[in-house]
Amino acid sequence: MLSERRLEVLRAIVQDYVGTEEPVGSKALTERHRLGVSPATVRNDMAVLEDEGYIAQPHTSAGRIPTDKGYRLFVDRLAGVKPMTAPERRAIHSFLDNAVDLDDVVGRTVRLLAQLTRQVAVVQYPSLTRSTVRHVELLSLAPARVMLVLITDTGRVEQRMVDCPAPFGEASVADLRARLNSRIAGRRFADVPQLVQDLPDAFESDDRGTVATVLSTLMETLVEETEERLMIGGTANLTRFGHDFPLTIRPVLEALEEQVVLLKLLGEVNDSGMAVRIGHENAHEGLNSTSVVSVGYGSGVEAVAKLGVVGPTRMDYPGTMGAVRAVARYVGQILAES
Amino acid sequence: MLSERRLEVLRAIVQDYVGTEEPVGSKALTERHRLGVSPATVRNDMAVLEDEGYIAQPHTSAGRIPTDKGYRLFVDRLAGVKPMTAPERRAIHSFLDNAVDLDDVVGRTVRLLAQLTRQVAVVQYPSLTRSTVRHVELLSLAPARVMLVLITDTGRVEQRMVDCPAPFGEASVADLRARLNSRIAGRRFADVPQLVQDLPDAFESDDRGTVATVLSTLMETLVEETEERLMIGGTANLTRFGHDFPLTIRPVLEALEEQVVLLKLLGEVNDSGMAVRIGHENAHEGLNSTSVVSVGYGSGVEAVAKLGVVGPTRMDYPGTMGAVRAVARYVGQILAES
DNA sequence: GCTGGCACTCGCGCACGCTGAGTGCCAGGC
DNA sequence: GCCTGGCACTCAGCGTGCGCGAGTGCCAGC
Repeated sequence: MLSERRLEVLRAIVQDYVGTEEPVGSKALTERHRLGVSPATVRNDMAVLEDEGYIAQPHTSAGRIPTDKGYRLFVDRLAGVKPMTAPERRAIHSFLDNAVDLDDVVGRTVRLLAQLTRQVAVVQYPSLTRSTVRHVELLSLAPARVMLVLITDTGRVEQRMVDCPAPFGEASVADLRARLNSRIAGRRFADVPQLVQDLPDAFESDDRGTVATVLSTLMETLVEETEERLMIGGTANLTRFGHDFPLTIRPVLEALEEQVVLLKLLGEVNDSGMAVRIGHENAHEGLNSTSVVSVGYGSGVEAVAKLGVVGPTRMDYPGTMGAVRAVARYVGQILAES
Repeated sequence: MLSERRLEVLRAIVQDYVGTEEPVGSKALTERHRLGVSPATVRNDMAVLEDEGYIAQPHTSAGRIPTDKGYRLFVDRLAGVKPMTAPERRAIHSFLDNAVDLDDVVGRTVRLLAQLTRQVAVVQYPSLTRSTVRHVELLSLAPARVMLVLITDTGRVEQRMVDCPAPFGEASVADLRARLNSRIAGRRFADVPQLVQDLPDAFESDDRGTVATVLSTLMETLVEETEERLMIGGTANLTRFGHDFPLTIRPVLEALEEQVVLLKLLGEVNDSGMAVRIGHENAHEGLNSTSVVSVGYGSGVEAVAKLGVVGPTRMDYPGTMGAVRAVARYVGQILAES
C-alpha cells in the first residue's frame, strides 16, 4: 500500500506531465507543489513508485512520466470529475438548443465535445433496440412493391423497400398499416417480434405471404440497425498528439475509420457510469497509446447510446470526464424534449 | 512556347518526383528516361523551365520539383487519364454491387475510392435539387401534428415534423397526401413549388392554413437539404503526406471537417467533366498544398452529386483521375438500377 | 525517516568538417 | 546554333566530438 504522500507525488506527476508534456523531475515537483518535503525525499518516493510500476523514466537521467497503471490509479483514486463552470454549461445549452433535427443534434454534439475537450469526439446515434416505435408507415409504390418506414421516439427514421411475393392491394396495405400501428406504436423495439407474431393469421391466405415478408423485413430493420451509425469529429486535434507523429497518429486514424472498432470501444461502457480505458486497456492495438472516455446517454433513465472522446493517454482526465458527462446529460435532455 | 523536348523533361520530372518524393536532378533524369540528350542539355532545359515558373529548387544545389504551374501544365497537356485495368474494374463492380441501400452505396464508394487512390475520398450524397420525387407521405401523429416524409428516386428519405395551426383530420391528411402525390410524384424537385402553388385552394377554409404550413415545410426541406451531406474516408492516408508533418496535415484535417468548405470544393466542378484543382488554385487556404480531383456522377445523363479525392499536389494525376472517373461511372450505374 | 551533499549518467544542442549530389558556366565540336 | 564534356562551386545532410545541465542514486548525518 502506498502512503498518502506517495499518492500525492503521483498526482503531482500526472498533473505536471499533462500540463507540460515533459518528463517531470523531483526538483520541479517540489517547486510547483506544496509537498512539504525536499527533492531528495521525493526522489525516494519516485523510486518506489517506479518499482511498483506507476511511473517510468524514458531514459536514465530524465524525469518520470506516468505509466498506464499510474494513470489508472490517478483516475480511480486521486482525481474527481471536474464539473463544468457555469459559463461553460450555458455555452453547452445554447449550442445544443438550436439543433433542428436528430442529425443536427448529433452533429452539434460531436463538434461541441471536440471543442470542449480538444480531442477527437465520437457520438453514437441513438440506438434502436432500447427505443420505442412512434409510428410505422407502409407505402404502396407499385402493385407488388411496398416501402416500409419506421419512426422512432428519438426521431430516427429508417426505410426499407419490400418486394412482395404477390400483388398487395391498397386496401390490404391500409389494413396492415392500421393493425401494425395499433399493436406496436409506443412499444419497445425488443417487444415487437412477439407482438406481431400472429398478424398474418388475420389476413386472407393470398396476402399472408406478403404480410410475412413485410414483417420479416421489419425485424431485419430492427436487428440490422442495431449495428449503429456514429459520427466522429475533431480529428484535427490529433495533431496535438505528440512529437513522434506519423507513427502514433496513423493507427489511430485507421481505427477511427473502422466503425466496428469504435462501436466495440463505446460498447464496453456499462450502462450506468462513465468508462475510462487507458492505453493498453484498449483491446484494439492501434489505440494502445490513447485513452477513451465514454458514457451512455439517453432520453430517459436508461441509456440509448454512447458518446465519448479519444485522446492521448496524457490527457486532462478530470476535465475531460467533466465535459463528457455534462454533454451527455444535456443531450439526453434535448432528446427527451423533442 | 516550350519545345517538345522541354515538355518531355517536365513530364519526366513530374513522374519521377511523384514516384520518389525527392527532388530530381539532371543526371538521374537522363538515366531513368530515354531523352536522348546529355545531362548538361537537360540542365539548360531545366533552367528555362525554372525561369518560366514550372519547376523550382527547394534550395541551391538540390534537384528540381514541379510547381503548381508545372503540375497544371502536366495535367492539361502532358498526361492523359489512365484507364483502370480489367481486374481493377471487376473489383470495383463486385465491391459496389453488394451495397444494400443508399448509405451503403455511399459508404462503399468512399472506402473504395480511398483505397484505389490511397488518398482521402469525399463523396457527396445524391443531391435533392436534381432528383425527382418518388413519393410524399403524410402521417398524422396527433390532431395538430403531421409528419412529412419525402422519398426521392435515389432512395433518399427526408422527414420533417409539422405543427399545424389548427387540428387536421385524418380524412384531410389522406386527401392532401393523395393530391400531393398525384401532382409531384415523378417530378423534379425544382418544379415542385410551381406545381403545388394553388393546392390550398382545393381545401376548406379551416384547413387552408395547415395545408399552407405543410407545403412551406416541404419547400424548406427541398431548399435546406440542398446543402448536402457528404461522407469522407481514408484520412489515414494523410499520414503519407510528407515529412513536415503536423504543419501540413492540421489545416487539411480542419478543412475536411468543415462540410461547407468541402461542398464548395466539389461545387467548383462544372457538371460535365472532371475538375482538377492544384495547390493554390484551391480557394481554401488550408488546402493550398493539396490537389483535389472531382467529378459529377448521376443515375442519368445529368450529374446529381459529386465525388472526388483530396491528396498532396504530388500525386499520380493520371491514375487518380482514372480511378475517380471509373468509380463515378459505376456508382451512377448502381443508382440508375436501384 | 527526512535531508543536504556529492558523484555520476546521459540526452540535447551546437560547432565542425566531410561528402556527394546537383548546379551554372564555358569552351569546343557537330 | 545547339549539344556536350569538363570544371569549379554550393550547400543539405550526416557523423563526430564536446560541454552543459537536468536529473538521478546513494550515503552520512540529524
